[in-house]
Amino acid sequence: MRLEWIEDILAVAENGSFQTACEKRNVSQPAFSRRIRQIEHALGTTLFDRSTRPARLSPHIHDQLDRMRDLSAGLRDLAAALQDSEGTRRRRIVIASQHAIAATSTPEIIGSFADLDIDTRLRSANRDDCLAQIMTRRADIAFIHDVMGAEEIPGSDFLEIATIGEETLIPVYAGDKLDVLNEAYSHGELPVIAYPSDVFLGQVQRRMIFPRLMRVGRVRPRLETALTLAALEFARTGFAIAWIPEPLARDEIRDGRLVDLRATLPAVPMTLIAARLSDTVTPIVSDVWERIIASVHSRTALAIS
Amino acid sequence: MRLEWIEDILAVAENGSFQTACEKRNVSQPAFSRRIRQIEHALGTTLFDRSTRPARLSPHIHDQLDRMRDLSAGLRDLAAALQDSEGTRRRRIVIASQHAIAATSTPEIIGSFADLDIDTRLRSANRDDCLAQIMTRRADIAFIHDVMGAEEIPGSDFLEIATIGEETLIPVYAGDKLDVLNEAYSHGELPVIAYPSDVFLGQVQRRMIFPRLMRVGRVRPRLETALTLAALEFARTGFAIAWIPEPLARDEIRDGRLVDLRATLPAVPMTLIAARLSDTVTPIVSDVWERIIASVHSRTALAIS
DNA sequence: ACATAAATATGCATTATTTGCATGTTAGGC
DNA sequence: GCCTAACATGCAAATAATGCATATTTATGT
Repeated sequence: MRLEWIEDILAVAENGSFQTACEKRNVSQPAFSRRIRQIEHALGTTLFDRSTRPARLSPHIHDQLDRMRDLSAGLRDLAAALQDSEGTRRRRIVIASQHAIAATSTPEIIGSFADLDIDTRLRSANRDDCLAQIMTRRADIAFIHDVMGAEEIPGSDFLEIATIGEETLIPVYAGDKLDVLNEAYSHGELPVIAYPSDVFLGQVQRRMIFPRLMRVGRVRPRLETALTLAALEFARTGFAIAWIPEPLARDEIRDGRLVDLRATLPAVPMTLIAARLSDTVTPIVSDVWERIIASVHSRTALAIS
Repeated sequence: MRLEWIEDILAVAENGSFQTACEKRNVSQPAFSRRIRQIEHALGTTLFDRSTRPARLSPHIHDQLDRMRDLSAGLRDLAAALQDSEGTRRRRIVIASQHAIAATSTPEIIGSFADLDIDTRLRSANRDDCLAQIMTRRADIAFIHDVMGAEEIPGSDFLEIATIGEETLIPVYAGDKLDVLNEAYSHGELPVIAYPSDVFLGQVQRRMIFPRLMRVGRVRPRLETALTLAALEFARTGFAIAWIPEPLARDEIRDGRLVDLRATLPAVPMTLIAARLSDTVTPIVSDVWERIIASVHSRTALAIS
């Protein structure tokens, strides 16, 4: 098992084909094809379904993508840590951000302390993993979503928590396929993309969205994925309704490619939370934390004026 | 970065020399020597100090051993998970055991449910990591040490906890080097192996052992390591006094290679704790849990009779 | 149905990497 | 100083991986 293997698999999963993946990996197509074959042979499993073009991820591999991203980041961090000799203690901070937030607000938040010249590592994981990385000191600050009425954040006795923003989870669907949706709706059916019940957004769906949906029509989960970006893609193609943090869908709603269905279907306001351990606060983490809090205040001031 | 690299490094760290590591890795000594060189070159760092024989871990690498063990286990788990096709849901359980416990009581505890024919994965980590693996559902049951008067177990609101045994942390030293120790002691000095302050045993030392030691003599930490097995090794060579869970040193005390210094220096009784998440209890975890509890009771009964 | 393009696989020769055996060098103990 | 154990290096052979050229197959448009 090698970091290279993981990166090869992720490259195909994220680029959608062997062809584009091999370009990204700077390997010729035949060598890449053979590489994937060799990895499959070494692991004793089929990673991709080649009966279609482009090849598709085998269904059982999909569930392991987050784990692979996590391990890949861990291996890179290990290499960096091993290279850090005793004498070169770098100014570094590790941020663990929920996937959906990593694609929306995190870049801007990180920008608020970029001038501090701190080596910043961003890890994208699901909510539980972000918190675990804080608890185990593998990350310094986490960005996660929270919802009113949800369970208390696990481990919150040991964490310092700050609210740094708001994002609404909104229902979206393809702008040019509304007739399909209305057809289903006229049969009393609502095709939806479900998030898995063991991730936060899945729990939000099951507690706060689906019960309210049932008053509108019969909820028909057509797909389950933990990836908001994948859910967004399926909504865009008119496959089913997806609940997406609003900033992620903003551009496509503006373009008309997606329609915001908030007028009809339930949306959930979420707060954006920053978390860090209460104890062992290093100067670097303190500096960054202050900056993050300050950036919330300055953004709030701008919104008012 | 490869799993193989991590395993090579760990093999040297745990076996104490290139020579024994290469045997364990089924590679000839020259090839292994070259391999470590190549890994060092690829990583851009010196992993081992070869100016002594046997070679010794470079100090800055030592801090990364736990991380390497964790990643190594994660990579093996990933390979296994990838191989698990959708149709072959295996009966599996993951146990996260504190390093010191993994070497003492865990094999016997696992033996108590071996007949259940459950694919059991054992991961050895430091105490915080064991708990984190439970919190993040990467492990089902954790075995950790606890001490009277210590801080509450982190996350215990979410955990079901059971006391399953007792192990005493005892001071030991080389049986044939007592004159060296007495010499130091006559100068009012006690050379000790310290555990790092960020691991549980280090905290126990600093709170419950060193304050009491100071009434006896001046504590001189000669080495710091998180590995009880390494501490045991240094005690055996007469380098300094080490505090070791008693079962780990039992054989060598019986042999006379080590001396149990409890009569003079403080020992700390620890309890052996099993922990699991309170919610989402699967039948497999329940079965195993019951077995573990039952095995405590049957062991207690034997001790009485 | 046919043609075309895109995507993946295979043959072949070349290059790169890794290995074990034999041997050299050096630390550590007596 | 001598001897042994432990790590390093030379050499040749074996194994692994690559790119180019070509083959095969899916998907799409006409």
